Amino acid sequence: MEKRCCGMRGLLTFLVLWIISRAPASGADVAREIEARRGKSPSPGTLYPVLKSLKEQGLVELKAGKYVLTHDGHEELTEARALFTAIFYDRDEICKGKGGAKAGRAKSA
Amino acid sequence: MEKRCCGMRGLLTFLVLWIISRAPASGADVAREIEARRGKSPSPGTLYPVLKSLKEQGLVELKAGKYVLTHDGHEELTEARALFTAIFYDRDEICKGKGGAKAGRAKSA
DNA sequence: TAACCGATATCGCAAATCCGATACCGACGG
DNA sequence: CCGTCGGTATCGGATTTGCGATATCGGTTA
Repeated sequence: MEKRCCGMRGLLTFLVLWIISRAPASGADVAREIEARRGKSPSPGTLYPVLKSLKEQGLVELKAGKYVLTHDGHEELTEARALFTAIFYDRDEICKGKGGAKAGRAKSA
Repeated sequence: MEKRCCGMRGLLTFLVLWIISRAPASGADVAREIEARRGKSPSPGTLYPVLKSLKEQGLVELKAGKYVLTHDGHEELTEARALFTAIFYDRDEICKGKGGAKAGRAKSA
């Protein structure tokens, strides 16, 4: 039962939005991308509800069998990235990179 | 209401571990750090159970009223960082939007 | 001593997150 | 025509996550 202390749970939606923003992708494409990054593919029962939710929120759109970000989707992603950056402004240390980066102040909407 | 699509949920434990690794901190210290990063402080009912769980897993230890990482804690953090990095290997793009994706300013959503 | 205050800690509850199983559909081969 | 296969999608349930309210404890002040 390995109670993983930091399973990175709750980032799936963010990750999906991020992946789609990089290139139009079908559900299966997204699944493959996630598997490549995280090591294992999410269940259909996990991925598709996320996609559906995103679509219902008007954040993504289905075009020619591929999901693409809408205007609102880009905005949402921008805000999410701001929060992400605010929380991990010292991400350089987290990733063992060299220091020196400074984070801008993030405002909350 | 406002079903935040990417609330960064599930990162609290990781964040707590990360904060403690940077400097010994009391529960209140951790709460203040999180508030500074995320904008709002977690409830006591959220933070202390996390601290307790971490302690029970032998990841952190209470020393002179301050929590500090144990050996296992450092190891766990190292693994978590590895996963974090693997998932967001293109974090530079996430944080800076390199490639000219400097979409307009944030709007009041 | 009593009242107060911040920090610490626990309890039950609501919501989110994720997964396994299952079903549907179009394309393909036997 | 029928079985198979990959992609899409839904349902129900189990686990995790976070919060509000509450209780305790040590130190300070009146």
